[in-house]
Amino acid sequence: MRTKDDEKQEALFEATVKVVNRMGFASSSVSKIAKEAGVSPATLYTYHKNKEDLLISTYLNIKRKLTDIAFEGIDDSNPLWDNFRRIWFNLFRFTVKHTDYFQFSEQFANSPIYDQVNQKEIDRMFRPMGRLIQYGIQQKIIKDMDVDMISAFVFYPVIILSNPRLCKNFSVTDEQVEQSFKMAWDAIKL
Amino acid sequence: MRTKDDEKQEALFEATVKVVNRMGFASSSVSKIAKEAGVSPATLYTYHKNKEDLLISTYLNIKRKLTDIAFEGIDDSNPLWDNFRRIWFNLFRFTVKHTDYFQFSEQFANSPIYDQVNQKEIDRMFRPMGRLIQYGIQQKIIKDMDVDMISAFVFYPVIILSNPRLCKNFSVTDEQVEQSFKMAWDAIKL
Amino acid sequence: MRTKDDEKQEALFEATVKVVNRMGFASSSVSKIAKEAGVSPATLYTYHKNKEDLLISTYLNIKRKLTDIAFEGIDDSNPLWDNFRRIWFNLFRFTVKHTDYFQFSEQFANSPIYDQVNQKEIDRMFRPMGRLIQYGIQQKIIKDMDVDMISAFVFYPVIILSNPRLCKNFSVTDEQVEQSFKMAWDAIKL
Amino acid sequence: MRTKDDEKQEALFEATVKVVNRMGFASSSVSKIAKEAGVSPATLYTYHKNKEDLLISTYLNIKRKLTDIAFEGIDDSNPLWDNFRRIWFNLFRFTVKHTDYFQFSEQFANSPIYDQVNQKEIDRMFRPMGRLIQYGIQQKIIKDMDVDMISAFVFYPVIILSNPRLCKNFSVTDEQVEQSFKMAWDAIKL
DNA sequence: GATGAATGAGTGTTCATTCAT
DNA sequence: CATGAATGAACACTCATTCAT
Repeated sequence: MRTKDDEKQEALFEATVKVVNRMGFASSSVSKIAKEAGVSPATLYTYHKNKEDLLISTYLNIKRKLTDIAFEGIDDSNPLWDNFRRIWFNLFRFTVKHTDYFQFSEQFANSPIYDQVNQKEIDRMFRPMGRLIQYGIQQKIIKDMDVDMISAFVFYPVIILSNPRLCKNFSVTDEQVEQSFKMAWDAIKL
Repeated sequence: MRTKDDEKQEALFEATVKVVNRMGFASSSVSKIAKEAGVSPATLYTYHKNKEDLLISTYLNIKRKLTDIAFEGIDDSNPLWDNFRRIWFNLFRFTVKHTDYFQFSEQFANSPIYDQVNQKEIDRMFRPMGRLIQYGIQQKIIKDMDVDMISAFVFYPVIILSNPRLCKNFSVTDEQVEQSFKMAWDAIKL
Repeated sequence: MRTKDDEKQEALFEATVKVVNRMGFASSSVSKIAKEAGVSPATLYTYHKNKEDLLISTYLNIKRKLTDIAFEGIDDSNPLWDNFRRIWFNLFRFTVKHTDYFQFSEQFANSPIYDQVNQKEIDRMFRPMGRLIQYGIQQKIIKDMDVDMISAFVFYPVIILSNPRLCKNFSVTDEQVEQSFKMAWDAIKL
Repeated sequence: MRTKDDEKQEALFEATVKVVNRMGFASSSVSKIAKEAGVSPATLYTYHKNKEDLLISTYLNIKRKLTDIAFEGIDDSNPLWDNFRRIWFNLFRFTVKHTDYFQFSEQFANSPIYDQVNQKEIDRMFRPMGRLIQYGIQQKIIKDMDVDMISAFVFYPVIILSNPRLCKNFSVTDEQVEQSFKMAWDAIKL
């Protein structure tokens, strides 16, 4: 008996991202993705129940990679601002490096399939962020607001800025990035 | 492809938004849209060259409605903050009222078809905003940054917050909206 | 606008019967049926909602043709035996002439799709037979039994005998047919 | 294709019957049957050359079980009627007890694969019945007719009556069964 | 101008079967 | 001997678009 191949699994994830970005959500077909991954369409179905499952898994895979990196180097004994800044730059670096992941994610998150994603799993991944925010609010360092607003004003802009399709003028110079961070911090600081 | 009947034209736009939001970009078909609009698929083709054209037109239609409303009541003799605040609230009210338009727009803008949109036309629609920003920068009221960054930190958050799929917790109370505006202003003010 | 074509509809029925008999229920595909009927598989779907609908319609079509012929020449003023004999011979002639219809029907009726056939419609078609039976029972000419038993002992044998796959030896000579009728009658007469 | 494990072999037969009855011939797949039998699809192929072979074997298996039981208790020294009645009731009891076997058999026998069944083997199984008939004809107890007619008027009705899909009204009470037997006997007796 | 019928090309998915382990 | 992974070929069905009316 042959055994399932982790490389194939990963190839499928990468192929999904690539094809969705190249052709768009609407024109991405299972067979195109399979071809891109170098497997037969039928094989794809031994790794994923159906197309939806493939898309959702790919999305979660990205989120996991993102959160794995986002909270690297965070130390609760550091000042809030330091931790916050570190997370923000971690994210920024990741989104810039993997613009393809986020073009995929945006297309995915705006489609109705997104409703089927297990939100609890997402929430769990971002828990460290939640704790940080709450601590900042308690300490009266940042404004008292809910997590959605933080996302909207701090992290979504990162995604937008690093999307070359949407922000054709924005260039990732140190200066621009520092200014962006300042804007994010100004938005939430008390 | 002659536009004979404006009512049918508008019905097609509305149907497109409705179907895309209900089924997602991937599952939206010309015949479903035609049926939703109450016309034959063949008729649709007398109004639009093809499916792409229909989607792009629908997107531009939304952007036009948006910008028509955004700059209502703006008077260059008012203080910058007043004008800025008015635009922001105009937009907020519009996005909340027409969440369907923006779910469509987001799906559209993240797909490769978006590249075929005539950016100059979009830029022209948002020109008044550009002028306002430039004036604010000149007067040292707001930070010196390009338009992309304004969009990212001021207007995108509006779209995100008013998207019920993404922000399940955000509630549109006066207080929350005021706070959101404050965050937007804090982000850009010098 | 083109109009739906009754000839195509009929061609689809005939093709369905032919293909199912040639390949068997299990190997009959929509595309084979469409090709046999000389239309595109896509066209088939303007005439039938799906494969199931095509099969059920074909079955009902056969039953309708059968019952249209079965009760030809029946006159309530004739003796029961005469009417009964006429119906039996009508059926026999029809089944022998259209063995393909009944090979299809048997495959169909033994598959689970059969459960979805509207039994009331079938019952309605065979109502004249029901009345005849009831009259015969009342007049103490035939045994008192339910319709299922009549079917099983009188009409099913007709189908079996005229199925060349099952009855390789039975030859349709006048003598054999007369003897078969006698057996059917002996089975039910009091 | 070696028969190692008789239990697995029998499990495959039962699984085949079960799956074919549940899903119909058209939707029965090798892997579903394998799963139902609790083995891998690959294993199935060590017991049967291919799908066809599995189906044919299953059919023959049923026929063998049927004929093993049908002629139980037959004694050539008993009167013909006694033997005939005993066989008929043996069959009736078996078909009622194993309706699933006969739903399978009917689907099978009406499909073109049936043509590949070795008829000689079937004939051999039913030889005792043939001898009985011939004796009855010689003795002028039953009508002079070929075996197909006997099958059609005596044994097929049994299958039909005990098929709950086809005979929804027929109830297996002693009285109904006796009457059915009488009909069968009346059909063939001189 | 408006329509529903028509279709080649494509969709997502399952199939019977083989193969490496 | 037994297995689940692998696959080319086929499946039922829908697509965007055209065409005859």
